[in-house]
Amino acid sequence: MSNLNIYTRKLRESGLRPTRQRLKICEVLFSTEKTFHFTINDLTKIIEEKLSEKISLATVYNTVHAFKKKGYLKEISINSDKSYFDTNTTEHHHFFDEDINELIDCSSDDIDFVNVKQNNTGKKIKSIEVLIKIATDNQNQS
Amino acid sequence: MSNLNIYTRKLRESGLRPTRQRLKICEVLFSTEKTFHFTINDLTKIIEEKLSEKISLATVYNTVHAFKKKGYLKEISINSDKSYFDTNTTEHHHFFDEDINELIDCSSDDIDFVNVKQNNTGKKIKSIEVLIKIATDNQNQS
DNA sequence: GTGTGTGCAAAAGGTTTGCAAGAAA
DNA sequence: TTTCTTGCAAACCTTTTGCACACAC
Repeated sequence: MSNLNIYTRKLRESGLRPTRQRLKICEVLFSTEKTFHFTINDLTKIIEEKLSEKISLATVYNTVHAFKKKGYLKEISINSDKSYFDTNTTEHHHFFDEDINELIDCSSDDIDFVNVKQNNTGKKIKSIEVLIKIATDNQNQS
Repeated sequence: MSNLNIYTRKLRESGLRPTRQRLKICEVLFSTEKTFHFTINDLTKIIEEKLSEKISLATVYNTVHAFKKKGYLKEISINSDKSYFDTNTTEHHHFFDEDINELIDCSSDDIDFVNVKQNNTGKKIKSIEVLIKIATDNQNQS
């Protein structure tokens, strides 16, 4: 993993010390081209399994929130018991498969641009998120 | 509150026994024209304050979920520690004010219809939800 | 009477916090 | 050596569950 240098530099640039734990988490999250959706729990398990190394829950929470604050991760709104994060921080939307509790990215072929015609709230729009919940037909509505 | 008869009938029609607690909750939720957004916690507090009566948390959870299953309430996806419910069960979207953690309905004047152009998931679309997060300009992004 | 609903307290998740020990600068 | 980070356990909050009692029918 010669990406280590890149992660080290990026972390330093962001004012985050490149600790062993943070570099491991970077490897898991950013060493693939693929978009990656996860919960904190998922991430902790993947670290344990793939890297056969345990990072404390508190540290994983810390790091994920630090990365989110720096804009390297996006948190996704799903009505659920847990928080989902996304390594794809560009403006895009999601399908959520209720059968298996899994997120799928929408491409621009899937959904038209969402146009906010007016905003009378007097506040600034921070984000626009579309969530399309799907399930097999015989399933009860969530 | 002569709505009591209406609620009693509606509950019975839905196969729910019109208990004292359920009727109280109906009063709080449905005796106003206004759309009503709430968390379970909000609702419990409102019942205590307005009706000076305590309904056990478990019962409030039970009832809200029963009402949701019957289609009298809608659950809204907000990235948060708690679940939000909406007495407006028609297809509509929301602004979420991050400054005060409050939901505001979008009208059809605010946002264009969201068009899903294709759905390759092979599953049925259960719902489409748009959440527009807003905040005062100097606020940090969530 | 029978079956459903309620309420309490305990349990169960997910997430956060306090603090002492450890690592980076 | 100073500051930031980690890790553990405890705390916290929301939500769910088990069970005895009460209520609706």
